[in-house]
Amino acid sequence: MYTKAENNQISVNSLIHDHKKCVTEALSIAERLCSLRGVQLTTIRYQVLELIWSSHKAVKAYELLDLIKPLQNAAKPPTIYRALDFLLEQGLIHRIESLNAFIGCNCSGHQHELLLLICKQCYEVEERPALKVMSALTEEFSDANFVTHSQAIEAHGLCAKCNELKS
Amino acid sequence: MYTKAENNQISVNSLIHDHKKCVTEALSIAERLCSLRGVQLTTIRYQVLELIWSSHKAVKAYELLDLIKPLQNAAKPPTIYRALDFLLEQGLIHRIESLNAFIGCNCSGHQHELLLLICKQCYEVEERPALKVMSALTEEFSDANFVTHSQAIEAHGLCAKCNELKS
DNA sequence: ATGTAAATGTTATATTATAACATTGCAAAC
DNA sequence: GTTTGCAATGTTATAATATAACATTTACAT
Repeated sequence: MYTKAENNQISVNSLIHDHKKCVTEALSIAERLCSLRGVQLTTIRYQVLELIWSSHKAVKAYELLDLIKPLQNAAKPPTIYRALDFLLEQGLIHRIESLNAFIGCNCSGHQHELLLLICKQCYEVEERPALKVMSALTEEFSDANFVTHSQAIEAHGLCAKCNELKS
Repeated sequence: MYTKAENNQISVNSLIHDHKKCVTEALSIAERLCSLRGVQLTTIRYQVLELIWSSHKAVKAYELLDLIKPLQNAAKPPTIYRALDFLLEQGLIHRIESLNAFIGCNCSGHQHELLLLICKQCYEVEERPALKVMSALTEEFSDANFVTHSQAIEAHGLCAKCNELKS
């Protein structure tokens, strides 16, 4: 039986993938990447990243603040926002604009042009390369003389699981 | 010569289109649509819509509050947010999630699947049908078993004019 | 060991958004 | 034509999100 805390972390995705491995990989990639880049993945930054990866649901800054307080007594809003800024800069997380929330990014070191499928029911976010969408976007940008760099695109709806449960 | 106030309204787009006509049309479409739907485009709601249409730049809620105060002395945050909620529900405006701001929507009565090109320098927003992008998205959603309704997609970059000025 | 820049601590406050309840105004039913 | 009900607005208060500004500590290059 799960403890309450563990149970809270159970996500739709965690039922169909090895989430521990998922987190371990993400964290070790982050460490490697930061080391390569000569930037510091400090304890606080690591802990915030770990907390974000504890599920595939988008997490809010003040939720992270509550979660990190047991680990970092002095934590205050700037503690979290600074760590988030760093992680965003390094491409280790995404900011979900429409939720004011954050998720881990799988794409480190790869392309960052991703489609984010955001479930408006469970707040899980799925990253998809969506190559056709991205190439159509590139073409459209060019037609519009709009200049942009790789970026994530957000789409909102119901994920497969939530949609099944509904019916 | 432009007065200062008028000059502030001058946008990149306004240099190449008849903005007055643009606004008049948007407002009359809004009136027609609301009347057809049996919903009330009240004075406050109309004024907010008009203020939003005063440029093609995304406008923030508290900016609108300042702008409407001369017209509505009693205006307070809920005054604006309620009008915005109404206009969003009726599809008369878009909310730009990444800016916490709003722009008029041209698509009333037509499809609402649009690509929004958001200039991060001047905050102008261009709506484009971007049919190829939308059909690629539909396909991707279907592959992912993701269920979604028509929605706007946001992209960030530099508009043609800002990009020219830069170089 | 020491100077420097980056990171973190700390206080305060800005910005964005909504809850909750009171009042007004308008229109349908009587 | 009044009553009644509901939508809209007024009003107060506060919640939620985010950053500014300055002090202190830490890491580490010299």
